[in-house]
This record gives sequence, C-alpha cells and structure tokens, in this order.
Amino acid sequence: MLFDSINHLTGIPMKGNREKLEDNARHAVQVGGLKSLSFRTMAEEIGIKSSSVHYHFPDKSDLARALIERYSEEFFRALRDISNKRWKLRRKIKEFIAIFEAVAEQKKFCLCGMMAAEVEQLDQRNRDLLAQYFIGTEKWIIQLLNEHQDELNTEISSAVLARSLLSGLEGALLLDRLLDDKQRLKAQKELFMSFIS
Amino acid sequence: MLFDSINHLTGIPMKGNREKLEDNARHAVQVGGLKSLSFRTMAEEIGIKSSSVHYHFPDKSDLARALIERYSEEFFRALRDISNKRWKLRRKIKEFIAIFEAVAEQKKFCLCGMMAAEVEQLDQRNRDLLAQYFIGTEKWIIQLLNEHQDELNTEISSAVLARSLLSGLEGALLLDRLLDDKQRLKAQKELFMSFIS
DNA sequence: TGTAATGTATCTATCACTAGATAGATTGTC
DNA sequence: GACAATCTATCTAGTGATAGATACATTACA
Repeated sequence: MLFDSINHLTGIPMKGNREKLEDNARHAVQVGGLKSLSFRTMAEEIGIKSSSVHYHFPDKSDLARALIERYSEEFFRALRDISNKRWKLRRKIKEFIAIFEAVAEQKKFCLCGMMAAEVEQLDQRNRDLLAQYFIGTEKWIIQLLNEHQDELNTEISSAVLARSLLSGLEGALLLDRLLDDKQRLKAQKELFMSFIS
Repeated sequence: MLFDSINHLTGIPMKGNREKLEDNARHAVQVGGLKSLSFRTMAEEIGIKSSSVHYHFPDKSDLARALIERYSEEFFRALRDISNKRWKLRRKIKEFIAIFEAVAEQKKFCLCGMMAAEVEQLDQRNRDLLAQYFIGTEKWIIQLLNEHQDELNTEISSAVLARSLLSGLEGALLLDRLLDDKQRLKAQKELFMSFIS
C-alpha cells in the first residue's frame, strides 16, 4: 500500500506515483493554471504514460478536486495550528500572512485563487470546494479577531476586516507575481498591522 | 475606413469586424481567460471564418496586446476624467471603486487581472503592458491621495494605501465572482472610506 | 485597378480520454 | 500451504476533438 511504503533506511515515507502526480500538478496549477496543465506533461515529468495518470484521476475534474481538497486541508491545518497557540493577535496575524508570503517566495499564486480565475471551467462540485476554502478562511479570521477584540484599535467590523484582508492578500499575490516584487504583500501587512495594538 | 463608417440614419458609428472581434474577445477573456479564447469561436460568433480573424490579429499575442492596450486606454481615460473633476477625495475614490463595481456587476473579472493570472503564457511585451496598467494605476492613486492629503485621516502612507486598495479591489473582484456576491468589494469600499474624512 | 477583407482548404500539434492487455502483488478459500 | 480470484498499476495503441496557424483564391469596394 502507498501509506505503508517506507524507506527502511531513512524511515521517510516513499512517495507513490499518485502523490508525485499531485505534487507536480499542484505546482503546475499554481504557476500556469488548470487549463494549461496537461496529463501528458505530468506523466512525462514523473516518468509514466499519460494513460496511467487517468488510472489515478479518471478525468481532469477528479484531479482538480484532489488538488483543492488537499490544498484546503493543509491550509486549514496551518490555521488551526495558529489558533491553538497562546500568542497575541499581532503574532497570529503575522503568521497568517506568512503563509501567503511563502507562496509569493516561490513565485506562485494561491492554488484556489488561480482556480477562482478559471471558475468558468470548473464543475459545480469544485466551485463549491473553492467557495468553502475562501468562506472558511474568512470565518477563521473573523473568529480570531473577535477573540482578540481588545487588541484591535479600529471601529471597522471583524467581517469587513476579514474580507478585506483575504481578498487583499489574494490580489497582492496576483500582482506581486506579475510585478516581480513583494510590495503589495508588504503594503497589506503594514495596513492590517496598523489596526492591531 | 473603419473609423469613418457611420450609420447615416442613426449617426451611430458602425462597428467593423475588427472591433466586433475585440469586443467579443475582451468579454471572453474577462469571463474565461485568454487560454480558453479560441479564434474559431470568436469567428463563429461574429459570422466570419477563423482565417479572417488572423487577418486582423496575426497571432494570439497580437490579439492579447490589442486587448490590453484598449482596456488600459479606456481605463486611464476614466481615471483622467475623475482627476479633472473638482470633487472631494471621498467622491473621487467612490467613483474609482465604481469602475470595479461595474465589472463585478457583469460577473466578469478585470481583463488585466485575468491575464495576470495567465502571465506564464504571455510574451514579455504583453507582460510589460500589464505591468504598466497596474503600476500606472497605483501611481494615479498615490498622486490623488497626495493632492488631497488634508482629507486623509490616517498615518499610513499614500503608497501603502494605493497598493492595498488596488490589489484589494482585484482580489475582491476575483472572490466575489466565485462567491456570487459583492461582499468583498463592499468591504474594501467601507475600509478605505474610513480613511477619508 | 488595387487594396482591404474574407473565404477555402489544409497542416501540424496537442488535448483529454478510452480500450484492452499484462505483470505482479494481495486476498480469499479449501 | 496451494491455488484461484481479484486488485493495483502500468503499458501500447488509438480515438475524435480542437487548437493556432498558413498558402492561396476570391470577393467587395473606393
């Protein structure tokens, strides 16, 4: 089984082709989008035939779903990790923004942001999964702000702050990648830090 | 000539096929992206053959360039119109945001935002044109804020505000289209209005 | 008559996807 | 333990659809 395959010398789990494909596809989508992701190229890059990719992901929407699900899972795990810390709001928001900075560092775009641009080519199920990603993140921010209300020095509601922060970060990723700097991500950070005492 | 063709009954300029193609392509890109725009489909929709599209736009990058150039032209004209008015900052920023609201209203994304997501598939010239669009807009906002500095009630610099506002609006367009509402655009508006007295 | 615009017909490349076969591992059953 | 059945993961080979692009012929117009 895939999950049993461990390299007995290192103790590190060996990746099966399905996981290699997912890794490869995620990177490709974050760089070029779902539309310019090809089964053939993916297959070639990990050294199998494109028909074998269809064994793991019958069609492109299956692949897209797997990507969104795993990306969301890892993202929300990171959010939960932040929530569970006994940090001040300042630190927590910094760590949250750092997730986006890490994406920018690799000159990629957010996987879900990219697919949001390609929403027209997604089926309803994948659209719903994408929506969950963004709505869930907004809810997480709102709750975080509410829990640390005493550390906020603004009249703006948590909901408005949350929505502005998330869409601002997505837009910043998009523009900074094009303009090859980090000025918009920096600006977002500075702006939102100014609301926290 | 194309620009001379006027319907003599109505006085309304008649659109040549080149303009029809541009209109059609712009809409298609703002909805589905450049990658899912096809010469064949464009041709069919205005009732000519795909080879005739190549007469007007030899290849796809020519088409993309025409789209970016015309979109930018019209956008910056709208910005100039706002600058030239004798309005308060509040009103000017509202009008600026209204440009984005009009895009959202049609359930589209910003043409340049869409292409920014597809940057990997653009040649350097088109990347540069896109960069000009965003940098130019940021510069316009910065100058506007500087000219109305007395109407600003924040310590945040004009540059940071400008970058946050623009990337925030682009992100808001992206997410609101997916989530089929206008909450993020509203949030951006509320947030930035709070900086203006 | 010349040029602007469109059409015909085709090329090449790539795409997602499928059918059918196979080697090897796993599992069920007597 | 042995053998049959099944599953996993891959292959070869190919489908039809669609993409951008081109050479050349034709038409419309001023």
